[in-house]
Amino acid sequence: MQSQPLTIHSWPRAILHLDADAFFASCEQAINPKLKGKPVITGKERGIVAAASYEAKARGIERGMRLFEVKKLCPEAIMLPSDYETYSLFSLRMFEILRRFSPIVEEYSIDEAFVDLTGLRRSFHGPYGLIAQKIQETIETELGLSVSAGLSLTKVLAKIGSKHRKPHGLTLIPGRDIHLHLKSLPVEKVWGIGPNTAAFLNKLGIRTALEFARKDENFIKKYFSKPFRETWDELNGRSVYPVTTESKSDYQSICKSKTFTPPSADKTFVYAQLSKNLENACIKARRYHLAAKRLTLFLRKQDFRDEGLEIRLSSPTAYPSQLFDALRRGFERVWRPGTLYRASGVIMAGLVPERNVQYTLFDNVARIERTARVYGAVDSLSRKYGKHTVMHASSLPTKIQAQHEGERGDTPHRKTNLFKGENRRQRLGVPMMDIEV
DNA sequence: TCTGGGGTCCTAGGACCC
DNA sequence: TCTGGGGTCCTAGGACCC
Repeated sequence: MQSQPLTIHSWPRAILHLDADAFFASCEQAINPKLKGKPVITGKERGIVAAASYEAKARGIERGMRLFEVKKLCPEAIMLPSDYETYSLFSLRMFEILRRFSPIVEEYSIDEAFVDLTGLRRSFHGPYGLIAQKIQETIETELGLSVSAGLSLTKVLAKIGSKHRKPHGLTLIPGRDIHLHLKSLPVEKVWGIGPNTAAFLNKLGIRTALEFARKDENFIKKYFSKPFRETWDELNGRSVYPVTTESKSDYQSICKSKTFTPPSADKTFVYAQLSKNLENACIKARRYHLAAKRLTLFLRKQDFRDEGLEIRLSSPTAYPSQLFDALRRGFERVWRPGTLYRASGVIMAGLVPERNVQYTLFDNVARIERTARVYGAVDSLSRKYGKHTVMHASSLPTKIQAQHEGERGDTPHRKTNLFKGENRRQRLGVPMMDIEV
């Protein structure tokens, strides 16, 4: 690609995508200057590389790699457990910086954001490319993090731009250059096109993003559903995905699951894990003032197949004490003695706002209100002294196990991480069970 | 790419109601 | 007693994202 001019005319929209480089590892280097310039990796607690600094990548270390391979490849590598609390703080500060430049900032993930710069050239006395540069510089000087950026007419194109050159790249894709960037880009590299659709496109003889973009509307309508028609529009520079500023306040479902190493056939232990997943899911639901109408539990076997059960609740709730009985009964149905399980999990779905929860004639209102008060107290203790200060007795065996392993083991990890690997979650026909709670 | 722990949206089909 | 056609809600399942 030839060098890019920073001045570009005719931008119907100017959308910037920012992607922090080796985010977790860079945060570690930013808070501990001794780590700068050294091969740093995070993910120690799971035994695989979650993020690798560029110094580590230069030694051939890749995401997903096993720790023993890392040791072979690069014995001096510094391996750290992931510290999500810290990364979340860096993330927050990065978003704050972005909002100094434009009010329209989308917090897309812990280390990515979209910013709508449309119309801001005048107030910054400079072209969009310069605003983007200024943003990169500010993040670097204030946070010590390097970010890569892409600027274009749509979100899909901006994403292609930010991936184009890393680390610390800035790629502008003005309308007249779109074809140059799509020409040699395999379709599966486009945001929104996964392995399945890529295979289908290949079968139709389409291999590059440009070949896809150049197909006419009739062809697209004939073969593709809405999400892919939108991707097609975006690739052609027609913006259909707005940069959305609302922060997450609502959920369709809440899922908590955890892999245990090594896999286990110990019924008490596996149930304790499940029980704790349920507590975590309920804590999150209560934080957002939501109650679930359905609860799914699943056990993942060593072959990565899940077996589970969906429970329809007679009234929505986010209180473990109202769910343990159902969980136990469901667990008894799913559990197979002698089977080694590698993970368990829980999904709360059919979420409704807490105040919409209707009591029926038969509910014991006094008891429900007492439950609410107890959990209100539990939640405030947790906020003060850390999660799981108070936990249900059925979840205790997880603590005991963690002590055995002589590690913190138990740290509940939040939200996002940054893996791009395939994940195939086979949900093998989950049977349904109705339970009165 | 043998494997985290989270999420989202879309579509089709059936139930139910007028 | 015979008959449209529509609308809405819900669910299952697929595909995708970081």
